[in-house]
Amino acid sequence: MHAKSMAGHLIRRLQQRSTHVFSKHMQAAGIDLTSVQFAALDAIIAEPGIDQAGVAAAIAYDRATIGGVIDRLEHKGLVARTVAKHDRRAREVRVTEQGQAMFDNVLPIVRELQDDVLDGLSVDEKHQFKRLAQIVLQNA
Amino acid sequence: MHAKSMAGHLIRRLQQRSTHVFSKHMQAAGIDLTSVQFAALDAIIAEPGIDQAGVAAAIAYDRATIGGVIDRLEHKGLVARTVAKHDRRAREVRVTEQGQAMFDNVLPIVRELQDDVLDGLSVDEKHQFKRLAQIVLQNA
DNA sequence: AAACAATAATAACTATACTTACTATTTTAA
DNA sequence: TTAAAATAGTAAGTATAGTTATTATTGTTT
Repeated sequence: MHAKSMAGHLIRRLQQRSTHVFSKHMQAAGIDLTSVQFAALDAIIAEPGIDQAGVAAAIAYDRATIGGVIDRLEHKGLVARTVAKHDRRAREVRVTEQGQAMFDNVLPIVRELQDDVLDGLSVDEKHQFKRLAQIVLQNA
Repeated sequence: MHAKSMAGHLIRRLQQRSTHVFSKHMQAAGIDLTSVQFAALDAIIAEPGIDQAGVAAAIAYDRATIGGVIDRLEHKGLVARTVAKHDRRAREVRVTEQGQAMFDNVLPIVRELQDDVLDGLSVDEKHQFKRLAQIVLQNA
């Protein structure tokens, strides 16, 4: 089997396409937010006051990467960090008003763009694809 | 739809899993090679004397990224660069003896590990997954 | 309580991955 | 044939994505 037809190669190119579709849509809407930053924002809004390790666990990243992502979100004024009272090692993260507004603005665009990520597949095939992906990931 | 069930999120996690499986198998075999470096090596062996832009096109990367990847392959003594006679802008890339030996050593391991990447799926489902991925990518 | 292990975050380091800009060259076109 | 457009590679900058080590703090165990 040639490298180009291997699962790993196909997955890498799908990821490449996925991030490309995301950033294109964001750019078209004049929004400065990466897909990872959106995922982090989503996790922070889902659980206000979550700490960085919690965000990392929620969206399957390591703590070091999430630290950088939250740095950038904080720098943009979208989230705020506070030292946790019950554990001074931890930083509780919450969205700011601006962050919530950004999320509300971006969410419908992100939902819409999902369809483009798997462009070329029928509705049924898109469902199939996601089902298979979820099986693989559950098994991990 | 919640962010975690979106196609983009699933694809990102698959990519994460894929590279993790790759590096785990390489580590187990005591081999220092990333999946991207393997893909580049594969492309260079498939077309000896290919230039860097050719490698980038072959495995769907940008030139800057491939430049760094080939830097590292060269540093490890796996490939060699020469200025092309017909076009002094271009760098022709070829594997060294050591690079060919590395590839011969790694190829069977990489082939074997592909099965692990989609672990949890039946043979039929793995086929289905790859078929759907290829449709999406052809459409891009 | 003191010693120890465990945890949260950060720092430092490596490797992608991409964009824009720049240099050197080559090709195309006026 | 010379000016303009295109191309190959590199540089610089940003953003992941991960590993290992370190610091600060907390929990556990003697």
